[in-house]
Amino acid sequence: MELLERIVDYVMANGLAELSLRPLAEAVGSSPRVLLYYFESKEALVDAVMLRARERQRAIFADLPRNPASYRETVRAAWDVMSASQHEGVFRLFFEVYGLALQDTTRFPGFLDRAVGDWLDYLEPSARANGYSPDDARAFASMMLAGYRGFLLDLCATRDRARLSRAVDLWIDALDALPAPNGSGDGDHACDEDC
Amino acid sequence: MELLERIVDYVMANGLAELSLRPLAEAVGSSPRVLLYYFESKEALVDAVMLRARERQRAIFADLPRNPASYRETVRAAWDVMSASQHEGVFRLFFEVYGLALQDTTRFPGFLDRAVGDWLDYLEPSARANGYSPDDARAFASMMLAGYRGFLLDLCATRDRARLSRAVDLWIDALDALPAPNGSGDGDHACDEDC
DNA sequence: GCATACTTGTAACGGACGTTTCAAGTATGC
DNA sequence: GCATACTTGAAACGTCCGTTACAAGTATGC
Repeated sequence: MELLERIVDYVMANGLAELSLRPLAEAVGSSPRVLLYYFESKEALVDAVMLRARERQRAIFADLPRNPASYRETVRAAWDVMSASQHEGVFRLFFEVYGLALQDTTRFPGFLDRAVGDWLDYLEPSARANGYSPDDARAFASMMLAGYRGFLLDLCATRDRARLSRAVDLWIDALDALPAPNGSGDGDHACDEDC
Repeated sequence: MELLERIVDYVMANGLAELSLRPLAEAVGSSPRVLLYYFESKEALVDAVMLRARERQRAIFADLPRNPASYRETVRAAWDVMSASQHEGVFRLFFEVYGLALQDTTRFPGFLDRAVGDWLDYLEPSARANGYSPDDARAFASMMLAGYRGFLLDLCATRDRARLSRAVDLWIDALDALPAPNGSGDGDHACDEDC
């Protein structure tokens, strides 16, 4: 339904916190009556928007190279994709909902668990493959996630790509300098592929 | 005014997004009429709450050791203070407002600039003192800020202190392994004091 | 063409919101 | 005691909200 796409665009431009049916309907060329006819209720509409926004977020990461040559290039490529200006709306909405979910735990059930857990599950196998024990791999994935989130949070607020690009480079240097787990690596960087 | 303290407590427990005068008044043992009498308007009341919350946030960091022995201990001490459970409400409110400010740029004027700029200004001198050029120091400070913010964001969502404590340790290891700028250091860690 | 189902516009509902009106209460200074 | 200023309670104002009732419009199958 292309109507939903227009709604998602509007929500990304105007936020969820003060979303209201009448202005939304006018913006997407519809009416409150029709929106409720198709989505049953505002809450169900918001659910549909969140689902669609999540798909958009996943599509961003689908463009990432699968088995890059080096760790260095992986993180750099990930940041270049995430920080692209056309994706800003996705992350801005993500952080807005994150903040709302922190205070109202019943409004977006499971959102926070997924927001962290899904990405840890995504990052953890790479750490495992590079010699980290299960617990250490979880911790390593948590550190990676914290970095990405922190940089994105800053980017959404300041849009200062130049400064953050250098900061990410510094971060990569630090990760690169991290000794391999179990003393099994060459100490040059933490992993060679797929992380 | 102790009334304001009770209001801040209530806002930290219930969030800002759906704050409404009647439930707030009842919770703090007052009335909407009185709240508006003292604060002029809801908007001014929220401003007062934010100002007070900012003071509470600053008070948290005032407890940090001033000139710690090592970088390692500095970051660790900072995390131990920030992650203390009694401070959770401050950061939860911070991230909620951060998210709201991302979507509604007129509602909390200057908040985002301060949320990033103030902390960069706080972190940057340490990086300068350790040999970073002005631009590199800004980037280094940005990386530090991103890490802290990312870890706090995760902590607010999951409260998983054990996992995050290990993640912070890994992060510190990475920072420690970072070669000193300009090749002027010993390569063991990035700085020795006050950063 | 007609019956049927799907879709929409208009207008209103009840409720919550921030704010205001007005009057009563309460302290303070003389 | 009285005038004055500060503080509060009760109730209502106008507005916006999500939602619904109802009727009119429009497509589809026969």
